[in-house]
Amino acid sequence: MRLLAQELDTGPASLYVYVANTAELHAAVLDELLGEVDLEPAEGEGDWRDRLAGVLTSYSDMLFEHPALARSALTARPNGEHYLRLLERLLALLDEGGVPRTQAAWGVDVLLQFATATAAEQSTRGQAPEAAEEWDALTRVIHGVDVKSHPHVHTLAASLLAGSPEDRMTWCLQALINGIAHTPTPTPTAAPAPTPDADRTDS
Amino acid sequence: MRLLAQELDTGPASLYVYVANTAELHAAVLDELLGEVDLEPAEGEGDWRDRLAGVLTSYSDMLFEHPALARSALTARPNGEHYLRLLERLLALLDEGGVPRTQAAWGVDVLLQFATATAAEQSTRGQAPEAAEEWDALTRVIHGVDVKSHPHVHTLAASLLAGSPEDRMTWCLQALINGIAHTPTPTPTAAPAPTPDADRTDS
DNA sequence: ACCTGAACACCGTTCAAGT
DNA sequence: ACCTGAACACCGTTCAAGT
Repeated sequence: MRLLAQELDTGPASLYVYVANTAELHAAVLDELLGEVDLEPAEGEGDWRDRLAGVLTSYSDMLFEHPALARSALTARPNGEHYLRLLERLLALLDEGGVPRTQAAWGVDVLLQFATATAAEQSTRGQAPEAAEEWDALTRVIHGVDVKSHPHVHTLAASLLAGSPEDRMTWCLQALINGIAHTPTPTPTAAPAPTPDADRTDS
Repeated sequence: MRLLAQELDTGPASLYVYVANTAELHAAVLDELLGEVDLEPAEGEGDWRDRLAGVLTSYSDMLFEHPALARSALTARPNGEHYLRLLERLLALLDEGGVPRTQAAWGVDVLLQFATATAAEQSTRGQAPEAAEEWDALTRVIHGVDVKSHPHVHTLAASLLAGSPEDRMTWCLQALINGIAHTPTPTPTAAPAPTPDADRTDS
């Protein structure tokens, strides 16, 4: 607030004529930046999954460049014009993939939450200089874990720490999309355990 | 810091003898609270998926009661004793379900990230009094969206807003687990597109 | 009616000075 | 050597007073 006011050559109080608080300001700026998200990413010829992943990557790249905003995007859900455009595009891609409607509706939330959380996580780490040191500490702890008490952690030590952020991001998005596409939402009526994939429209 | 110092009847400066900064303090408190997570949730007779979901729900419930901590847990990854215990338990459950090792190793991160992000999101909303008002605004926007420009959002309006936080949480966890179990990690060697499910040990 | 200087009530962190 | 009072450099938000 104070920084923005300074940029605008005025006192911070003046901003409160236009926004109620910091959360509202963040939401407005976020929606503005949402306009920069690439809804038709380069690999236009790819699978609908790849294009979906591309849109979400573009979204998270945008947040990555604005760490403070990424953090507040997790709590302050926007509802502006550009947000709706993004939502529409994500739903259209899921529909193109034949993902059942109710699963797509709940799925977009997880997809956006994942992209947002990842951006918040990594961009904050990128900011702090002690990030590398912290990662070193985790590496040592994981590799030095006792075999008897933590057999799985010990065995998987290398895998747990493996992969570039990009590779992990790509895999996570695929896993997320697959999970959304293959997990039926509960039926509104209190019916007993529904047949898996009962309401899928496509496979 | 100041609040804690007050609780301890001293000045904030004294805390810096024991911790380097707020992030380190949060990490220490978080690991302590991780000790409260129920690793053998009630439904001990359920599917491995249900037990996995149970552990993660217990984790997110704990964070839900400590909103400030939930927010910092997203960035400050702990590496203490209780964190390792939790990691070990999650890996054991995934192994029990026959999830391939490399997928399990990357999967635990997403699972914990999802639970953390959800807790941070909802507990912050629970704190702020304007949360309900904000949700009302989103509801109006979604229901009032133009059919021509946003056909999918319009059609799915009800579904987008449907479901209790608990139902959504449960479904999301299932989707996540399914996705992790069915999405092969990239092979380290630069091989061409691997056969789907190539390295699954179970189905 | 619209805007804002100055103040209020907070933060985390540092460091010189004490014991 | 260990601890801490006081200060530094910030925040977001409010409101009485100005134009």
